[in-house]
Amino acid sequence: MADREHLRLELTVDLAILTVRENLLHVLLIERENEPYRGDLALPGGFLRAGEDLPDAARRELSEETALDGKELHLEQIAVYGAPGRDPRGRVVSVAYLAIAPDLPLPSAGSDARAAHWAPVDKVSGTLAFDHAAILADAVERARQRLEFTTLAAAFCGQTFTISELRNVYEAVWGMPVDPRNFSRKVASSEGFVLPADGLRVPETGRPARLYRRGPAQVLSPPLMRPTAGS
Amino acid sequence: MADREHLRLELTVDLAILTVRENLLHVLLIERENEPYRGDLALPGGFLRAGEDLPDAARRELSEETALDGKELHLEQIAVYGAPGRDPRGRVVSVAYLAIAPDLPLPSAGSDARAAHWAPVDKVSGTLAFDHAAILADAVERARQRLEFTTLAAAFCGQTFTISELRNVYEAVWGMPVDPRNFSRKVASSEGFVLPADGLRVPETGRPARLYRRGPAQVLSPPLMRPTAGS
DNA sequence: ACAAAAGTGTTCAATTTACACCCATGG
DNA sequence: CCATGGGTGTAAATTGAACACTTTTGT
Repeated sequence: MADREHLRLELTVDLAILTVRENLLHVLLIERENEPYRGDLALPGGFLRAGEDLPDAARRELSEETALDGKELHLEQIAVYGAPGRDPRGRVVSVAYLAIAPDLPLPSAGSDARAAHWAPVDKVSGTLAFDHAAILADAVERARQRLEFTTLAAAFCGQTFTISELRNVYEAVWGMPVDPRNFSRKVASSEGFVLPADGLRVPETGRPARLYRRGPAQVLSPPLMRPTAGS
Repeated sequence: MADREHLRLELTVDLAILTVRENLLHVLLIERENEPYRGDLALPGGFLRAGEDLPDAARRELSEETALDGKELHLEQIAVYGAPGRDPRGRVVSVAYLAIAPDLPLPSAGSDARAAHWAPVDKVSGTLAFDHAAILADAVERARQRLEFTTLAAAFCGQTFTISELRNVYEAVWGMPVDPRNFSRKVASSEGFVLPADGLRVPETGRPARLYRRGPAQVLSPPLMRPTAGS
């Protein structure tokens, strides 16, 4: 077994960084400045380095692209994409990660010079490089599911947030309206989902809302189910 | 960019092939005949070949190890494991797949000469090569979840099966008792989960049971929830 | 006073759970 | 006729959806 005949390949880590802006789910895209797909839009990502673990590579790419402290953000592996023809440069396998960010003041303040910007997820299918449209679709579906069964929605919000803001996350990610009154009670009765914080947030019009911060719970039981489309 | 400096690595596909035998969840393990971990138990798997897609590699390994027609079996990607030190031979990244098989007459009738056998999943932790114990744990958790929300349980059964056999799958995978009477009604009222088949199956003692076969449905709505351990 | 959004209460239907009870077979 | 497991019925408890109503602010 001195000379191994099996395949050697390269591995990239690609990120689907999602946020909610103006009541719509957005994804961070970059414009590619190198071939292949030069000038096209793509998910941010890069090659794995020697000695680097996969989550570390994802956090490194995240901080390069967004100047966010990766330790604070939710980061979760989605899947591996390794079809032989997916990258014209050769055999490149991609590990896709889902990241959830609050609405950022500056989307592209990273050290990387590439133009990065937020795009609504339902406006970009078909325009992405490589198989990134499929990766994005899988990431969005994963996020939708995570909102049902975990407290991930709070990761879309800032340090403190109102119940309405949290509900806006659900409505944006699920793409459907959610009853404000039932939602409030479900969240409040979900042990450890949110904790009361000091202060109020004054909306443009109407009664000020109480502020909350993330609670310790990771899983939601019972889950917050979206109406199943299945008949 | 003529000479790329980034990491080149090798990629394996490892399989967690699960079945239910004698009311217990089992996994197919092989005894390693080469270094590293020679003589230890491990999940079956192998290196990705040139021009081969990941699911194809998983199906190839599956047929090599079990002599099962991979087209019939449920096969699903779990995750990628790529920590730098996980394989002493060098940088090897593993894509893990979950496979579900009915209880097979011969566990190791494959073309590969390695000794393969079924082992109960809760008796093998700590005895597996590489990080396969962690992979197996993730696969089992995925299977438990799939039983709640999909019709995957039927993949553990043969062509035809009784409701009791299906319930045994749930009890074995979840590791908890399920009420036979409520279970029957839930399955029967779940559109497309099972379809009636001809004939009866006579148990050792008691009334013969009707036979069913898999229905066309993939998702279960409403889901069959296991009592959450949370709270 | 009015509009708008926050938050609480209440009702009705659907679902889940627990368990009683009958059916069909072998010994 | 009895033990054993298959299968059906039903009532209580829980949960979820819909919506009326009150509270708190800015204008």
